[in-house]
Amino acid sequence: MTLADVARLAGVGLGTASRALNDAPGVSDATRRRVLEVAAHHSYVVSPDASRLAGGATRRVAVVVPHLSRWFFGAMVESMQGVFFEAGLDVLLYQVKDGEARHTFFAELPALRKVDALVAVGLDIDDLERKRLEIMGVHVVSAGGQHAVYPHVCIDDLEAGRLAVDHLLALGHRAIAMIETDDPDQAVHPHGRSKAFYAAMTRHRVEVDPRFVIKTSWGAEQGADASGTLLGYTDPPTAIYAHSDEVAFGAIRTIRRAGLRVPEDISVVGIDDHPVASLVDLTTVRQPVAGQGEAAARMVVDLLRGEDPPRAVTMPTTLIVRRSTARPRRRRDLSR
Amino acid sequence: MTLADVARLAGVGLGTASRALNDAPGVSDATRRRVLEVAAHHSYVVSPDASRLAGGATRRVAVVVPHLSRWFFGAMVESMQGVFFEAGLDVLLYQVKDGEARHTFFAELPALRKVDALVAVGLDIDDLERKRLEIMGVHVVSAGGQHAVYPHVCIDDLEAGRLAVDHLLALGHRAIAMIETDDPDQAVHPHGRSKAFYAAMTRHRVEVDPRFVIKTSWGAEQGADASGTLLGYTDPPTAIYAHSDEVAFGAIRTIRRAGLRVPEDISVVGIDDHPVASLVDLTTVRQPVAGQGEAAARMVVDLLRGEDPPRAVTMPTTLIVRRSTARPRRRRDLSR
DNA sequence: CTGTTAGCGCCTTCAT
DNA sequence: ATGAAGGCGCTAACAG
Repeated sequence: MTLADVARLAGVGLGTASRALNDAPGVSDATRRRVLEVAAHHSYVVSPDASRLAGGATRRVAVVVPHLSRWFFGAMVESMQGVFFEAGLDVLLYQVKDGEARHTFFAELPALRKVDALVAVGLDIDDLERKRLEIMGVHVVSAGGQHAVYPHVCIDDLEAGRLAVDHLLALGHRAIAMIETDDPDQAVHPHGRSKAFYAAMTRHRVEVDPRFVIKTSWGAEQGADASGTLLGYTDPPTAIYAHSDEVAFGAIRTIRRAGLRVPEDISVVGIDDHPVASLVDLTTVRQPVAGQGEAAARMVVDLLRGEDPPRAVTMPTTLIVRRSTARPRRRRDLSR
Repeated sequence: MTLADVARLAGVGLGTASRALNDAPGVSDATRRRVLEVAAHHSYVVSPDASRLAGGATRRVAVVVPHLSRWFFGAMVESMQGVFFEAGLDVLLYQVKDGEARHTFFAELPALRKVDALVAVGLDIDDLERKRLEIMGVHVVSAGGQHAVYPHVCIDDLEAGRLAVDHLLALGHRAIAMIETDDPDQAVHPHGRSKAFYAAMTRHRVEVDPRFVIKTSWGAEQGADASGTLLGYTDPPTAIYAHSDEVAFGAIRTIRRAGLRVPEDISVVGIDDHPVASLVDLTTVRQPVAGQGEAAARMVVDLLRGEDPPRAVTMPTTLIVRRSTARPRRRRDLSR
């Protein structure tokens, strides 16, 4: 079944049929209806390939993610998919899970000539990669990461971190540890979350104990290990600030396994508001994940329509206080 | 940059260039090398659209999922993506999150003419939908669900359930509750996990208390609510068998909030081995998620190559004993 | 408002 | 082993 068939069956010419199917102007309502009816009746859909070849757009957008099994990315992609689907855009999924995949992706540009736009989810793009991307000649939007050069939607990591650390400080904690996540050559580095820590501590005139800052790669197990180190000190921190909820989950497990209680002995705060956070009563800073995905997808849709959307959208974050944080019991500052 | 350009630059004809790029026979090694070199040098890739139009395959496969923000589905898609990418196949992602989306999908078949194959992840496909799918005329494979008509890869739910319930029974539990998940009109219904419960109980000659079987939709909150009901009884169960880890997480929270302990007061077992399971020390039945995804993707690749892969693959499940299960303290059977 | 005509970039016979 | 020619299904100009 081709356009020609539909045109014949509807008793119109090729051009008219094409226009009718494409919502293009210049077709009477009656004619359009008839064409659409025939098409629907035969489950006909325009061949995107031929359409594209003849000068149209691909009606496809590439979504590039470092992970999919992590909640953040899955939720992001899920929300984008919805917007794209409504707009009649297909999504071509690409995963760049590690440095090698990343290299391959930018070297070979598998999405070349296959899409009208590309959205990078939680990915830092360096100058070299940007250069490569340019030869694709398509719109690029970043979601969950900031890029001076590309339109993007993200949260303010500085603000998110501030909310978390200020909360701890307000509760009276002074011996606060930070578990930084720093995925080498991978996803976006939320440096802001680290900066926020130092800034907040400084603002409250609390000195940062360098032993209390542990850098690790992302993951619950990593969080567990890191807090193991923290608990090993003769004077462990009274609170832990983790860059992400998953890391915080790991920290909580370690604390509990050590026979200590959260928050009585140690408070823990994360960032994200992962669905499991409410289940383990984790205090955290919520970021609107679906919201970011939708906003990014809308940006793409607008761009494709020729409108020009805001170049940057920053979504708000909120402190969600649950039961993993409380006033410190052992006021460490009293013993000084 | 088109094939013609590459051909010219390489000093060969169109046909030769095409054959060289497609690994087709009938080109001398030297010539092929030269063409490939020129192509690489100019970041040229064959236009899939034109290629397809000229009679080739789309080199695209549709992946249809009900969710992406749930770990199971994200992990599944992630693993499939890897296999497809290696095989040079692009993934077109479709989400059918609810009944309406599902209806739309099968009514409009947005993937029509866009892919060479379709893999349904965790989706039941009824006869009507199958009929619709037929008009796509492509290979269909099911992952994480059983389908008499389609090649599929899945686990044995009966076995998984048996492992979980037998574990509880072996520990001495008799007052065992089951939280069934039954997502209406949505993903695959793991009826086997329910059947396994009744079968195991019967095998051990334990009568099932109908109040102890609660049907709910999937989700941690639902699991929390369900166990709330369970705890409300004057004689609550000593163990809970949940159809999935997320549900079990909810159950654990409710139990803890009620001031009871896991496993001392109530044991909890789930199914899946969600990454968080190890963090909350949940005993569960592990299913190889990535393994299923890879197997399903390989099936598709084989099918596309004209080989015919096994029509059904069942992956093994394993009981992972952690600290959410223990012998019952209050031996309820003693009080009888 | 509608029918007609050129390609779009490529693969696939056919010759050579 | 290679070059030339036709056509895949469609859209974007054109005419009418």
